[in-house]
Amino acid sequence: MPDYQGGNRLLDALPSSERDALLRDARIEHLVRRQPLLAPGSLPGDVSFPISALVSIVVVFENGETNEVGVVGREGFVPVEHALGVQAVQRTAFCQVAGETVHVGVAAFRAAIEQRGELFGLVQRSIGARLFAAEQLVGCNITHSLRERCARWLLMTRDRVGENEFPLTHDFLAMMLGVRRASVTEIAGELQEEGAIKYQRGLVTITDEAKLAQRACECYAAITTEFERVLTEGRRNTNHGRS
Amino acid sequence: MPDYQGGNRLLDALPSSERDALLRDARIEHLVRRQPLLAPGSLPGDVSFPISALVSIVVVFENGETNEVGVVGREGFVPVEHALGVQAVQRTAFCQVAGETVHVGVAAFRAAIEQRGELFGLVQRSIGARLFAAEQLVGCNITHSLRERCARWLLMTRDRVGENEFPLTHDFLAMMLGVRRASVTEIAGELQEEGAIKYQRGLVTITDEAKLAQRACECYAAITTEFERVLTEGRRNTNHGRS
DNA sequence: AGGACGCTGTACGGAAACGGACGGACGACA
DNA sequence: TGTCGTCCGTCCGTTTCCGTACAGCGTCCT
Repeated sequence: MPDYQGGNRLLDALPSSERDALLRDARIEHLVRRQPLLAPGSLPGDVSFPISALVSIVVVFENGETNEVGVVGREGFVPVEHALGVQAVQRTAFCQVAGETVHVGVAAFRAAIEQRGELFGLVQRSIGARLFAAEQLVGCNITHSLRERCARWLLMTRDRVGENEFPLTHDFLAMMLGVRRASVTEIAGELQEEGAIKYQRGLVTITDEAKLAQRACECYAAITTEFERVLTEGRRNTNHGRS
Repeated sequence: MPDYQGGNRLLDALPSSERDALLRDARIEHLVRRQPLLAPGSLPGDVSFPISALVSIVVVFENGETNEVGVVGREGFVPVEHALGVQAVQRTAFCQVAGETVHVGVAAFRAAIEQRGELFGLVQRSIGARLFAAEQLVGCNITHSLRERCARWLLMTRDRVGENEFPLTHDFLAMMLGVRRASVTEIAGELQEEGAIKYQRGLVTITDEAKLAQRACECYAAITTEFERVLTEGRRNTNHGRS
């Protein structure tokens, strides 16, 4: 593939030979906001490595309520099911912030994993981080206030898209956090009042990251640290080849 | 190992030759209530496959609040980190209901995985189910009432220990669900009133499973189904060997 | 028997967030 | 320039669960 210039941290951590092999028949796609990626029962033919796009993984309950349960940006890939040999995806996922992703065919992805090189270890550890994050959020949603979770969400999103400004409506954020739109409006108003963020009709800007981080719960740091650890943990440690 | 008679569903799904190899130097251990298994930063030397024991995985927040974020019984193993090549465990885990587990050394476990037989596929898919469950609980904790979550928890625990009766105090259940002890007492009183369960000083009995299931949220069925699917998905589908 | 401890029941005020609704403001588009 | 749809601010009564406290009751120990 000629036009991949880096951007996905998982891909960028690969030795170039391995990356070239994996990306031979890959292509870059532009995802638009709200574009669906996964639906329950589906089995997509591609594995996506976001570059600038942001993907939300949500659970849709019987009564129609929808909660975000995971988020994947340039630090990961989607769906993990293809790396775990699970035969059907049971979640819903869609593009939350428009941008580019690298699409790799399932066959190529699996073949590359079978090489047991860097990719295998990275993918495995990245799944570990995904699990860690999900578990953290299980506790977070029970223990931390909406205000804390709201700040955490904004920071996590910022990190993944790599921009301090991104499109976001109160309505959407409310859905992600599983709360009322009006509650988000209140909190967002406070955060704006305090100078941490700025709102303008569907566009947020993080104006004071440190201030926002103060208001976020510890889960932000925990999840960030874990992803960092997992992505930078060198090849030395992945003893998955021959023992 | 002479004395493993079956009981862990993961181990029991293995071809006997593979199981024998994995369990050559394994031993059965009895875990007592509250016995710690994992602590943040630790790296246990064994992988445990519960038979009758039940293991809780919890997150401990800075303020000391503790929430259960995962649970492992005879359908799984702990810690998943050893299967994912993650170098340090970041969670706390302990025995919640006393019972037996099969302990396998890390080296033997990794070597067995390297064989790329059934174990590898089962472990991978089981991690998929763990992730699915965690994600489900992220949404559950936001969306569903305490009453629903309480019923769900009791059923999930019942399934994993394989008994309708097990030791449990309101206090402990409150910690697991991340709520007040008094709230649990209220809900438990209702459920008892309705004939779904029975309480006697630290011992619960599920007297009417169907009734309890009615009162549980959909997450119970979702998680149960997913584990079932993943454990019974035949070898035919795990194309992880040579492609 | 007497006490200590652990477990359960209950009560009260308060905080957080809900459900639902209404109105205003901004921007796009005809 | 007017209109319409989207997005944001606010309000009110209600529910759920919290924090805290206290009292009763079983079990075990001495």
